[in-house]
Amino acid sequence: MASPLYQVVIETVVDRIATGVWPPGALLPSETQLGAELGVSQGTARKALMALEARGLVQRRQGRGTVVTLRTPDSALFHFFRLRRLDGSQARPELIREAVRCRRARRVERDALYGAPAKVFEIDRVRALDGRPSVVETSVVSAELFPGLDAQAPLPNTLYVHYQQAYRIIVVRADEALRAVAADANVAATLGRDLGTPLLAVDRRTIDVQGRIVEWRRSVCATDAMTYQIALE
Amino acid sequence: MASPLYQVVIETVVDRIATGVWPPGALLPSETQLGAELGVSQGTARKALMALEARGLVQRRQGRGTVVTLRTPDSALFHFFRLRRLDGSQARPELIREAVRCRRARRVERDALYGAPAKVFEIDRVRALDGRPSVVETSVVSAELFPGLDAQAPLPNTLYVHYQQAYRIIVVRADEALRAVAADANVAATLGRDLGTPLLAVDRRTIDVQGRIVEWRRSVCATDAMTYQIALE
DNA sequence: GAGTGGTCTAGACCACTTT
DNA sequence: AAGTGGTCTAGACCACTCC
Repeated sequence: MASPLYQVVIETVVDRIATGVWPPGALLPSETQLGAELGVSQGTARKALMALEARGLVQRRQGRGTVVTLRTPDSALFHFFRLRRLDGSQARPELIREAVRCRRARRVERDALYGAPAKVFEIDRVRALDGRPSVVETSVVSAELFPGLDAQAPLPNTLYVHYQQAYRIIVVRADEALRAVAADANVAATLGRDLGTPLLAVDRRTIDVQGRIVEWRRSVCATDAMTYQIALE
Repeated sequence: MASPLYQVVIETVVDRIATGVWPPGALLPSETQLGAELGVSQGTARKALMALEARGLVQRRQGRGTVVTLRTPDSALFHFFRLRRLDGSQARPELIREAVRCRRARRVERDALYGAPAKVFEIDRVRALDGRPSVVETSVVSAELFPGLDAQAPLPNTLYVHYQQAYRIIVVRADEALRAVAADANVAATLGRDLGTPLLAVDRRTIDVQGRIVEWRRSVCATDAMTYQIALE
């Protein structure tokens, strides 16, 4: 046997989700129906669906059925935005400035982004926590993958919801590298901090359901009133 | 039904691992034997064991059996030490200084640590990457939970392996909060950086298989040659 | 009431490891 | 050769959701 049947089922379902046959929010066929269609037993279809639920791609509820995960502002925040206030409550810094422009891709961007795009959109945003500017965020995406993105301003608070709704690009993962950096003159002015203030820099590569790097993002956060929280297990 | 049978099996196995009936490295009974002993089918025992494998508490191999996960320096590093060099390779900063002392617990430590200990051990360590001091690390553990820890210096590079071997405390999880801070005079001197250099501060609560907070740790890392890498998914 | 996923069982065969 | 986990099937009953 080349690969287990449930693997084949998983790949089939992922493919259908990725190509929009079953868009986010869609109700999948039942275990029995899916198994019958693909020529496997209900138990094997079940195993595949449970694996997909573990990966966060679908959600299952007894009596209701299996639904393709719909990225909402809340779920996107919960999964991909790990900043918390010092008391542990979810921080939801509001957008206070935004600029989108199209430009030629830099070398590193071409190398990192899917499709090695010649042109990219750069989205520059500033966020404030409780009225105080606290995050400077630069996102870079392929202009080929996101046609017309610059014409859609103002963009919603959470970009990943927009990627899904407007471009059928389903973000499932982000790889991040964190460092501490000193505020340069530009950032210090934007955030209203002193020059040289320690800031948390987060370099992110955003990966969609097909495994493509669809976004490169750099966030610089003031951590005087927030921390970046994660669980290792 | 109060709780599913496989849940009961999971709890039974976790309990036996936690109490040392099956210590790390031990070979568990086969699915069939375990099911027979606990009065469930082989399939139900299997489901429990697979869940435990997903949690990282056991490892299964075809033909070999199911083994309680043994924390090795490598696995501990991989799971709980996320620093990488800028090129992405695993950084393994070597220990260059260590001090262990016993003292009264501070208020926050009593509140956070399991058992609200009156006395704690504080382990202060300095690590160097490629010969250059880069991490200052302070671990605090209950003196009741880790009797005689101060007499065991020098401690091994990875504390979690020692917790497991000497105290049967099995670390399975760590909750972390990250911030950027400025180097104070003390740390700056220790790490050979300028005063005010941005450093990555990691506050960690270490949790064992029984869900107890067994360690409170604060690491301060120079991120000029390392980054802290994680995946969100 | 019909349909869904959630739990549980029993049995079959295969691939792998160890002796 | 014996024993293990890995895959797959078929069928049963329960709990939940929706009409």
